[in-house]
Amino acid sequence: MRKGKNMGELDEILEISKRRGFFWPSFSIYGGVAGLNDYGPLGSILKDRIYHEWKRIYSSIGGIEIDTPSVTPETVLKASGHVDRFIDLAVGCNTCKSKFKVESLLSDKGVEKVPENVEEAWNLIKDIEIKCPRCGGQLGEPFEFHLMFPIDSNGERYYLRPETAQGIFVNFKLLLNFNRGKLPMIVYQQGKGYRNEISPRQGLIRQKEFNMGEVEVFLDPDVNGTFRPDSTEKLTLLDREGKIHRESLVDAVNKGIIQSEDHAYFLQKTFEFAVRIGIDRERLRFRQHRKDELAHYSRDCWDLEFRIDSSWVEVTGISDRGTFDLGNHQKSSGENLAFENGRLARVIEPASGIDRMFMAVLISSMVKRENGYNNMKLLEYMAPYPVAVLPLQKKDGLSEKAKEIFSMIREMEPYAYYDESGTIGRRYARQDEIGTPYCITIDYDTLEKDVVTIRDRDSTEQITGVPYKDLLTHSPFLTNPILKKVRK
RNA sequence: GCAGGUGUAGUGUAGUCUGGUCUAGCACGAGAGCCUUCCAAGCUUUCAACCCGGGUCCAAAUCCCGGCACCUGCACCA
Repeated sequence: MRKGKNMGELDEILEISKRRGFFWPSFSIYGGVAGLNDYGPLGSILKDRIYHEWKRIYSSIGGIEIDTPSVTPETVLKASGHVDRFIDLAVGCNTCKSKFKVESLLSDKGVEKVPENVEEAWNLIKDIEIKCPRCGGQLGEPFEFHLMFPIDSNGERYYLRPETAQGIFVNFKLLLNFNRGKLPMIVYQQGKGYRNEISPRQGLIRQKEFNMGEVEVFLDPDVNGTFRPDSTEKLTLLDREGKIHRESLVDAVNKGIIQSEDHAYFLQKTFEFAVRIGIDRERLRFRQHRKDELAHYSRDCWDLEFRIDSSWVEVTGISDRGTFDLGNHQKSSGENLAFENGRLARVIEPASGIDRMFMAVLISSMVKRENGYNNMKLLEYMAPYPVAVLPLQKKDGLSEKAKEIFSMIREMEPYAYYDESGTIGRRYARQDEIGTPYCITIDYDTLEKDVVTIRDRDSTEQITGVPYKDLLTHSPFLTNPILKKVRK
């Protein structure tokens, strides 16, 4: 495969993904829609494996899962603050056509007021005589810019949820009951979120519809250190003042870089998750939000960021939402959402962008061999196809024997893959590019002695003479000690 | 959303300036077959594209207009 010159990591991943079936732009036969992408056959499997590992991590510390609708009534998102905060008033310059947020223009003039509607914004702009900050031209009439997708049905207004979190908050009472009234309570939800991005770009990085994995950790607000980090691995931490620290999470708490032990613990869990699915730890850092960039519901937030080429992309935000959401829903619904005696639980929220994690996994795994071919070094439990069965050649009954063995292997590993086309080298290369960790080759020894050859993806080394019946005694397939032997 | 650039098979590209020999070339890929006792080898053969819609013209991949998408920068990213 020839490559265009100066292809960035991102371009390269987009190219491989489309060609090999990880993901591609949606609706492309109609010209495509920016910010919407399809997962292909391999991507769908890999995405599932990412979710699977994520659930394992949070269920292993007692988390429980729920699944709530995307379509959300306006009252819920009004209470959560999204209806007011996710609609921006914007204004355009008549001369240079630049667009600005009214809110930021006002705050530049020292007016810390968020106008309620178009009229109020228009009057303020005229009163203060705000001009275009770029060219000094006359500003036009303000307009609303919706960052949520509205749905109107039978006179009722709904929105597609901008985060899955609200589905957890509104279920707090039922969940707490399920949890037999006890805190801490960890609830997680996977699902789609929707944001009307102004300029979606870069494949899966900024989309209008995206996969999220959100965890809401409910804590007693008066108890610190329900969860404590214990990792001594040094990580890169960029605090809100822009200062870079190289500290373990344990030390970061001791030195006050991270203000809460519970918060730090979920930074640790987040990092664990990222590394567990195969993201390169050297490309990760935590960055604390500045006060002025915090979301309306957040009082402190650390993002896990992943480096692509030379820029950093948020893959998970670990936010301290305090009692913001439960408080608002309690007020708005009239329901008592306290866990005891009128006290509201404090919430820590690790919210992962699964699509971005997915990209990070692919980018971390992609390596170029000396011969110029690609190798996708996915961890073996992450690879879409854990194993491929390949006859050395088609003739002399090798094909028939291989199919026979393949059907046995597929009994316990349904995602096993069979390929007999062309030459063996080409088939190895094909499997390398999609990250299949092991190939089982059926050769002439198989016909005579019922033994196969196992070939390891990363080293390309093989062990010969493995009785194939031994491969069939271990389920799940990848725990087979025979496979470990070839991988040192 | 703004400015600039770009849009040709599954992928990467040639051709576009200077309209006609382009029934659109090449490479990779994919399929069928041959060969081959282990790393995209070789041979035969097949598949598959001018982003969409208008216009100009005898004639449009090529020129013009509109739309859509992508890239880079700015803004946005709650």
